[in-house]
Amino acid sequence: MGNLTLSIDGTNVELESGRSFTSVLAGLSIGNKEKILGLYIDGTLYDLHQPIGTGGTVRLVYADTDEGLGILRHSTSHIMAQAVRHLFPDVKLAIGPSIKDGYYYDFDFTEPISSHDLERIEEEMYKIVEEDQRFERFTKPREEALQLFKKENEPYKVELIEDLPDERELSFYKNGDFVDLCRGPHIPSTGYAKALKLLSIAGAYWRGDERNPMLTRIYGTSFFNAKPLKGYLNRIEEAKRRDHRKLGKQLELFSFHEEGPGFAFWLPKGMVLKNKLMEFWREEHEKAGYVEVQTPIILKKDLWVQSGHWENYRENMYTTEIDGTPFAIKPMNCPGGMLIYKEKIHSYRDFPMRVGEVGLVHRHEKSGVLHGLFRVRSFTQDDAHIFMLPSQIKEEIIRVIRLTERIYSVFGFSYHLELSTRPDKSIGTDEMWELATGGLEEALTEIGIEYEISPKEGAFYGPKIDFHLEDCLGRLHQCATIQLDMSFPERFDLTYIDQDGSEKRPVVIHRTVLGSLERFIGILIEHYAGRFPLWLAPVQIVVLPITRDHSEHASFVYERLKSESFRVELDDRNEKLGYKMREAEVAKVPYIVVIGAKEIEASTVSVRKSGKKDLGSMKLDELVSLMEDEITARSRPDELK
RNA sequence: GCCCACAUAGCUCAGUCGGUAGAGCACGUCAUUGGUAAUGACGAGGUCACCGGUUCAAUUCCGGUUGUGGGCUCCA
Repeated sequence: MGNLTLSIDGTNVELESGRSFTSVLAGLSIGNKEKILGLYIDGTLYDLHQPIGTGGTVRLVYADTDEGLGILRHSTSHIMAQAVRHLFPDVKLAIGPSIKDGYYYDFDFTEPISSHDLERIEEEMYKIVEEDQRFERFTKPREEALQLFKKENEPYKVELIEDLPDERELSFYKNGDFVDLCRGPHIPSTGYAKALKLLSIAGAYWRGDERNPMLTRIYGTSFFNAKPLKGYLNRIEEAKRRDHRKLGKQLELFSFHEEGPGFAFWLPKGMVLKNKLMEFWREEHEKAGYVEVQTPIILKKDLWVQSGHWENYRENMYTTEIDGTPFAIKPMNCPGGMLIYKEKIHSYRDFPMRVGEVGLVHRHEKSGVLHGLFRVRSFTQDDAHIFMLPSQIKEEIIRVIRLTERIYSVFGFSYHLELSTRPDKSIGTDEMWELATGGLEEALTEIGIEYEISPKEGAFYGPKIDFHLEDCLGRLHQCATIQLDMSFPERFDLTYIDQDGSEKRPVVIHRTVLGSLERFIGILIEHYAGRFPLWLAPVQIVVLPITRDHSEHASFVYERLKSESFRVELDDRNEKLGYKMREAEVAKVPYIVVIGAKEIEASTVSVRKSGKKDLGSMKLDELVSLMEDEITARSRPDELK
């Protein structure tokens, strides 16, 4: 048995082949040894108890890193499965990976369980943690492993092994009385999982395919100690507090009704948000050289057959009939836009033609996926189609990216980009797809912006670049999308007359910036926690007289503010100041003005900025110009002093 | 669509191990004229989501429907 050489931080350490890293750890002069969970040797991950067979350069994995947390959570999923097995001996095991903020494990229970069972599973888990069981790794030949799981009646494990490549070594991990097929690595022992919490229970199809059996998935999270767990649970609470469905009701922005599942009703205050947002959108698009059109919501089925929607998007479309002829309700604006283009002959000189359409589209979503404003069946898309020469592709895509960046910057979002490639269900030739995908890539490279690739996620008619917005809680939402389309021009026989007098095909970009107005507003509500910037706030200012004696003057102030086009309310109800003040604060009105004897005497108003910032007294004119500046600049609350 | 859970006053929620229900806020009336996050009293308001079944009796138990919530390919 020969010696191996491990290079750790430039120092060489000798290790006998087949021994684990633990055997040399004691002799090493490095700090934080108790936080080491595993190690990479030339890129291969080992846990501490695993026999090591090759030497190389070592990178240690510590507990207080994302990688370390991932290992912990994966191990915690084993602990959960073990606890579940103790309580429900007949359960069959599927898979249990670590995910972004925790882990899950999928089970096939003989009897359904409910969220009430989570508590006792968690108790059982803590027992296992207290026993501080060692995670031990071993391997088995394929046949033996298959026999084992067949004997133990674990059909999902059998299927997993059968799908693994023949040459793959099958590793197992054992802790206490629990053994699971597992690639590893794991924490050295169960005692490392000091802080854990089961979060929810849900159904999940085996391997995510709805044709497969529905399993029961239990979600949980874990940390190395209690403090970050508490922080994580607080973050969940904060997210609940900001939930747009809750705030939307509380602030009277929109509502949903049983009579229209997935269809939002916009209330007067929500309409202000919608309209102000569109006002801003139109300003920016006009500056960027767009014109605007509007096409009908219902169009003949034949059109959707021609566009390919009937074949590729049928299951998401609502249909109807007019005078015996089948019609469909538009799920997208493009076919209508194509008809407008075809209405006259175009010259290459017309290009690029940037044609916007703020269109109401309807898409059938499965009942189970509806979610507030984020996932609806009817939404307003801030669409546009850009008709152009193939040579203008790169330039136009760059312009769209720049426009999107400009609009997003006003809201203070951060975001990342994704390039989605050809899906399985699609129209067009391979050549078109390559050309189109290449065009998008080229634009991204030229602009020097980072992006990820998401394979097979493109639209059926072309590849796309998506903007994923990150809200202040770090959650991602897809909004803007830029899709390059070389199929519709073909299908709709779009042409232009080129310089040499010949007829040619234009290229089309489909793009949105906000994506869905509904979803975007949902994100805004959560991003601002309902405390909107002044330019968007449904009510910008409320005037509070202290007593009835001050009502007349308050009414004068109110009229003046109204004449300056502010969205202002006068609250001269017969209530105490504190009461009305509280109500204005709860309604998150940005400015609160108090009128009493002192203010009437000095011809001033007493101004309070929502969020307890008392600005003191000032002349009404001062307040007007202060607010005007804030609105014109479209300042965000976090930009103000 | 599928799995699990939930549905009680305008809102947020109690409650009934089967005998037709309660609080706070909001709303109305009255009193109070109060200086920066809730003045007090009184009052009105509910076929306990809908449709069936079991029962002397169902808001409660059972089944169905509708809606809502958490999820449904991040490779053992």
